[in-house]
Amino acid sequence: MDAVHNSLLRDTLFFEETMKKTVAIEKRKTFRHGDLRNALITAGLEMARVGGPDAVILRQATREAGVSPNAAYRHFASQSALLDAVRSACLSQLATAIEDEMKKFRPGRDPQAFGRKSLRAVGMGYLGFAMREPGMFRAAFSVPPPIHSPDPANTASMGLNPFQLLSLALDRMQESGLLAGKGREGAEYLAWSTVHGLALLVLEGPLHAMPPQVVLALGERIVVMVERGLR
Amino acid sequence: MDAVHNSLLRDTLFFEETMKKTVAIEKRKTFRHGDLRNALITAGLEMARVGGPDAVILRQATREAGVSPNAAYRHFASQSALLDAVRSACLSQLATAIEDEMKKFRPGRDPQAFGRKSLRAVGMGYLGFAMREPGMFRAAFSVPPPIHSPDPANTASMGLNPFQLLSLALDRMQESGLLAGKGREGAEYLAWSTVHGLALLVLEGPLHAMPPQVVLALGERIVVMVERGLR
DNA sequence: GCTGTAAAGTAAACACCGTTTACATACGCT
DNA sequence: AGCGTATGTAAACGGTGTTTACTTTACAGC
Repeated sequence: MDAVHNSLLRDTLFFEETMKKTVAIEKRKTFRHGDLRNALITAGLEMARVGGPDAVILRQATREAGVSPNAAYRHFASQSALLDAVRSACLSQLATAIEDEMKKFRPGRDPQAFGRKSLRAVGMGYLGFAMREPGMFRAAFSVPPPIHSPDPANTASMGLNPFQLLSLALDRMQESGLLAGKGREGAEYLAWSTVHGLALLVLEGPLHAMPPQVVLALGERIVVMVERGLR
Repeated sequence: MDAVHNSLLRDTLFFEETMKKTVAIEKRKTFRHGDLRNALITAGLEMARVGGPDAVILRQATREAGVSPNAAYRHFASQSALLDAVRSACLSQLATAIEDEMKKFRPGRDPQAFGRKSLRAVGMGYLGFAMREPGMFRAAFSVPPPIHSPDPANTASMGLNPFQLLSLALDRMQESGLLAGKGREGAEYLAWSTVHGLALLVLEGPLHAMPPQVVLALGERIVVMVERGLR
């Protein structure tokens, strides 16, 4: 668990470093900004990281880009369109976090252990990201995005979004015989609900005072519960 | 399941009826409103019911109460204080919905069946309310309220809030021998996470297009998963 | 190389929102 | 009756998203 935490911490620091480049508002010389759309997304992403979805303010983004407020409307139809782009970026980072956890294990000679480890990796990667980047996590699920869409912006290096990564883990469990056929159908939703619920109860729910280590310990138990309860 | 749906539907209709009385903005004759605080809460509750927590607008509440905007500040320190009161009312309604489900069963001669039915009642009552009153449900959990507090405003006739009702169901499972001692600790959080996660994935997450009947069917499976997975 | 067009910026305004300050009213208590 | 205080109003401030009209620039084609 500590390893999980550390790897995620590394990502966080790296991300903060890359952010600093754009936080500095240098007065531009050219009339055209050159890359305003990306600048707005970057600013919005940082705002989401710090304060969640409600904190991504369109005018603030234009301010940080050194541009007049309405300039944003040349690149986004509305504030919610900007938020869409930001959310997509957040989902992509979540997918990367899950992948990082999954990459720690290879098939090996025990398929059932591999299946269990895969499921655990998805669940704990999900929860770990939620604990490390609460703002981005909340932004990622602030508003309904389509689910089964293979939107490449939402995917990490494997080309899979978080839902598809979960499906992959469940497939491994099924192939190894841990999961019967009828129990496999829709198992994504059951498993996903558990970790998502725990994350939100902690991040913006009544469990907000719970220390992250306790949350992660509960996460371990919840993954086991899912593994046993799915049948 | 149909019975569940119908009973909740009845509540909904009753609630809408009581609302209409206050929706009509009659020009008052007296300088004093007489019951402005409650009028603001009622207006806010209706806004939350229709549009969720973000839709409870302070100025709109004063408008519906036929009063100037700043009059609200004689009764609430801020918009968020008004939202607090509204959220408390939403939690209370949720507790009532859960109780209604629990009251359908009596101890009987099979304690294990009673324990299972109690857990199912809590889970399905929770989910049913979320499906029937999405706005109020989202408002209820929009911002961290304290959890273990026996705030009487959040409780229904039994005097228990949703979390405590869940604890009661789990106690019954433990007493009947369905749940071992070590598995009982913190089981609230594991069980709660599952239904809460499913509700939020559907209400404001990627599963928003899922039909309510499918959600409730998943709910049945998720309760079984919890019952089997807790140990 | 000039020029016309369309893309990408600005300026100013509008309608909202929450909130504050100063002032007005009327209720209830002595 | 009078007075204090609770409860209302009026007007204003800064913030937000958004629209309309105008200006500047980059670039493509003759």
